[in-house]
Amino acid sequence: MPELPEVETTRRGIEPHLRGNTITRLVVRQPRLRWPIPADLGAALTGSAIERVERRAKYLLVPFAHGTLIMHLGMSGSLRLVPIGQPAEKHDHVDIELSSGQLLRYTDPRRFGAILWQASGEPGHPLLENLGPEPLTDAFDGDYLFQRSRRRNVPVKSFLMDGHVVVGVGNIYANEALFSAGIRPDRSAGKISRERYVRLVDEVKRVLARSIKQGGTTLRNFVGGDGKPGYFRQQLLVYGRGGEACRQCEAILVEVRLGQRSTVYCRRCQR
DNA sequence: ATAATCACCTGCTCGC
DNA sequence: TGCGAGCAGGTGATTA
Repeated sequence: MPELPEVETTRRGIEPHLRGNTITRLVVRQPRLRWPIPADLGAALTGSAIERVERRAKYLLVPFAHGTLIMHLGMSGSLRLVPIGQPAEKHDHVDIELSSGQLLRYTDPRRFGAILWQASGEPGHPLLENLGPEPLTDAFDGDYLFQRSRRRNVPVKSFLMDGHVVVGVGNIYANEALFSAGIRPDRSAGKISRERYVRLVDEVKRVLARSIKQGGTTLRNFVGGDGKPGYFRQQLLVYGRGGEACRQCEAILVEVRLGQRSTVYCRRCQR
């Protein structure tokens, strides 16, 4: 589920319900996520007051004076607020109980996500070091992408999805942005002109911003529990549309695999 | 350093 | 209706 718009939507959704709250208890039913949840996480969190929720790449960060809670939703994770006492279901692995009487519930069927702790004073967390710029900042521009791509021989789609280059561009939005920029996903990253990278950056920013505005592609409601789907899915131009007609020229969209990821594009509109 | 592949897990859809 | 195959929005680790 979560690409950057979903994570940002989650951040905005949960932050008002967390801010000003003290963590009263941590309940871990399943500590085995992508990495084990630290055994002493409860001790670190209990009694701490939450001031804000931040995001870096697709990580959600809750900073405290003595350390930072790091959460990642992986492929299938979600966070939502429910009343304390609400029975947990099959994949509800972690509850963070709050002084408000609600709890933040982490659900993740595939368990590709992570919940970690970074103590203050330690060197930066390895997961957060060496990440590329945020896609919606000025640091991410056509010049930057052009420079980074020189002598790179990977398909431009793989290049765009590399978190060391730029964070937060997952499979859906990489497909969409390349279509809107008119660039074939399998073109070698090092052979694309500066002008075309300027266009690509513009389209990446545009598609991400639009999706955030609409609450992501498939995200379910994190506050209530009555899953509201995101509204962006119906506006996707290529993702999930292999074999269907291009919305721009009517040609049949082709679907291929690129770096193990499903890739859809239009042979006529993308060069 | 770069590129390609593997791995982690569960659930769902598809074809037989 | 059952069953195996293949696939899914991520990304670090491992291999050449």
